[in-house]
Amino acid sequence: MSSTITAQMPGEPATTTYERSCEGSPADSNHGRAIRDVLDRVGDKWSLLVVATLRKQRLRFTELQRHIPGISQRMLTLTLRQLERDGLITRTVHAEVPPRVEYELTALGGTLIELAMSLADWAIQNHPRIEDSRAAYDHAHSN
Amino acid sequence: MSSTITAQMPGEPATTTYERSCEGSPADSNHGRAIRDVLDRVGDKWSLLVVATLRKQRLRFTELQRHIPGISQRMLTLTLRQLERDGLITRTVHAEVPPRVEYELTALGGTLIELAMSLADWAIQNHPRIEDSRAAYDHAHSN
DNA sequence: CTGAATCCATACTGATACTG
DNA sequence: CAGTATCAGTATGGATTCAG
Repeated sequence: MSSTITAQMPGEPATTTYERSCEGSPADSNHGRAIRDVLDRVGDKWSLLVVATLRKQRLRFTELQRHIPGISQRMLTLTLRQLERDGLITRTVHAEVPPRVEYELTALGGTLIELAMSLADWAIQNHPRIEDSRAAYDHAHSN
Repeated sequence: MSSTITAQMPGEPATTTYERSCEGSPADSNHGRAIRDVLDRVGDKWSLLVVATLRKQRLRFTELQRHIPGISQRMLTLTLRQLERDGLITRTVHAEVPPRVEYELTALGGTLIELAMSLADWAIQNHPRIEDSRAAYDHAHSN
């Protein structure tokens, strides 16, 4: 059952939220939803970065913030909650004072970051080509 | 030079647009920028879907629109322009009347979609786990 | 047929201030 | 320390209309 994004993928058009299932054969269920869900998580501004940062080490809130320059407290919190909800990281609160909260990658999160790494490799290797292409395009359309 | 998203990735914080380079060692250049660029393209709502649709076939504008239910004329146009600019697809206009424009994947686009496919596979295989995790999380936090 | 231009609703993100 | 709450700017996507 090796993938097939092709054309049945649309999360949803009219309804702003992706709810209705794509009416393919009853068996193929809604792969589009699955893909969209993962993309929404991977594609946002900080999730992948947080997961990558947690790849090797278990870290607490403030440590994460230091490791990820530019992230706001708010966005770090929101991102962590999402990742936790999706089962990609775990959040453990130690009953101390002052409070200590540590975040750690789950096994699921671990498999995802491996994939993401290969995407990162692709990005790094091919970015020059993309940059060149953009320059050429912009030049041709500058008029 | 196998990747390392870790912590130096931030596109940019304060400046709304990702312009300033991350001042790492002069050699490692801005991998963060590369990764962010690719993610911005891959993560948006339609790009990956368009690329996937073009994977096997060369298609014209209207055909693409039919293959991708829910996409608006505007978003199809914008998405195609971006992909063309990045060198992931080519756009060829046939001097006929009525006009015929065909879009085709480039070699670069071809390598990207292969990666995207494995991500899609991951999404399909692990989505049940994510769904379960979400249900559990929502249940635990419903109060 | 293949778009470009305009307008509008919403979603995402960041800055800031406050709390157990 | 580790958040929450509120507010505001920007970006994104869709609907509609017009054009070569």
